[in-house]
Amino acid sequence: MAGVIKSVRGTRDILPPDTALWQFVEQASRDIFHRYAFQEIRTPIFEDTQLFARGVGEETDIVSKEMFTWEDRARAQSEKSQSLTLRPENTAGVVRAYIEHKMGDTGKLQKLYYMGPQFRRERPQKGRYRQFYQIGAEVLGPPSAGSESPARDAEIIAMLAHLLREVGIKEWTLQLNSVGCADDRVRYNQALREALAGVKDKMCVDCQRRAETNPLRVLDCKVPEDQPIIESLPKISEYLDEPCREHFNQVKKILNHVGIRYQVNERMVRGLDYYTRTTFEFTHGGLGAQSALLGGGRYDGLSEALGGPKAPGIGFALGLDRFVLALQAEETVGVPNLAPQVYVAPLGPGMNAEAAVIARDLRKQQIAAELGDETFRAKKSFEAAERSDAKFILFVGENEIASGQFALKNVKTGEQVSVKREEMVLKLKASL
RNA sequence: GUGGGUAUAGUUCAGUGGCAGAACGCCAGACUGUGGCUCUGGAUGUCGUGGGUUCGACCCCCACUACCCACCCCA
Repeated sequence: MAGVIKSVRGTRDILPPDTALWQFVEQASRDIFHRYAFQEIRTPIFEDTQLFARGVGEETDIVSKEMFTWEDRARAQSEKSQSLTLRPENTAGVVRAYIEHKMGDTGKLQKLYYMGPQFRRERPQKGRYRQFYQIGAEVLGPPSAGSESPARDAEIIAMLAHLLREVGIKEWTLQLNSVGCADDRVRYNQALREALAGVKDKMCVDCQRRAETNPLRVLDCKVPEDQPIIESLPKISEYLDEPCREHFNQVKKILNHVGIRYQVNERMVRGLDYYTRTTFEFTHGGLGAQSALLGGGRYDGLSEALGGPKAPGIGFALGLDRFVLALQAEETVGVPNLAPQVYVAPLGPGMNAEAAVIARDLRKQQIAAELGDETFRAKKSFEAAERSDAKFILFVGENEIASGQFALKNVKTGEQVSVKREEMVLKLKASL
């Protein structure tokens, strides 16, 4: 007998009753998305490695060191093997599908949502897994369809605030920024480098490194001593060109108008290369270091980077693992009760068959029924009923079958009524 | 990838270089078709895995793995 096989690093099983919470979030998300006219898209879990290299960015941590990539063997001598990768995020896949199916040629705005597992080879910790789950949505399309409009940015952010309210998460803050277009960022990076050259010696070792490798990351530093220096650095807002500045102003104006509170955080830098203009992040306390509950932004050049037509867009991804953690921290959520409504308890030899008929009829009438076993004695049936969280217990014994009168007992209160076979469903529905 | 911590029953956790423990939970009986209380009895287990030190290791040492926390990064 070999050893027990265990789940691998960074993966985990989601068990009941937690799965009920997951379904609750998934269902609430679908409901909201449909109200905002989004429809579901499902893309493959693995893709050509090049999709992520070009889409997410060769230099990002995700692509450079966190992807699960393998070489798929060639089918024939003449064929080359292909490098495949488990998707580390879903936006690139959605944009690829958009291009591949010429969805832009419909002339309409595409509003797509997805939910599913993503994979990054990171060191696991609270709220961070190697297989993790994201729910996300994307709005994209040809500029003629209005895809570039700040109205889209504001709409998607408003939708998220709506979703958070709907599921009962209250303790969030919205951070908003604009990282401008590609040219703006080049100029800003240059300015940062120059500004840091004089002061980086006074900063923490991490920042000294970042000043060389990725100056934007310096803005993210949390070391208290570095804060005055960071405050004195040039701001991204000073490097936005006029169209980007105006676009950002419009987004803020609409958000103000619909009453969504946000903090402009010029130090919020996001790690995917495709982001342009609006970026945002919803954070939640109680998530430890992984406070980012969901994040997103605009990606006006992504389609072209993947060889597609001009198709500006904006989207977000929500970390479902973290979202559920946040939900549990809020304590006030109304998770739907998935327990059976009635426990059907056969009593005595031959009663399994009778109970099966009754359970079948209840289930046909939309009543969730759990079924016991005729070898259980009455006491054990009660205990099983209580364990199943069923609200009622219904005994099926010889007496009941003979008389057509069934004892229906409220498990919690002990209150018991006698119901006729044909009144059972009505009675149950009335009291559930 | 880096640093710190943890790993003992189903769960939460004690524990000692010399027989493996508690609480809760679980099973059975007292109690043949009406539970929750009580009483009595029972089973909990490769002490994370693999090496080493030792007469003897759950305990000390080493390695590995997993989880937790933080860095990093991101959702």
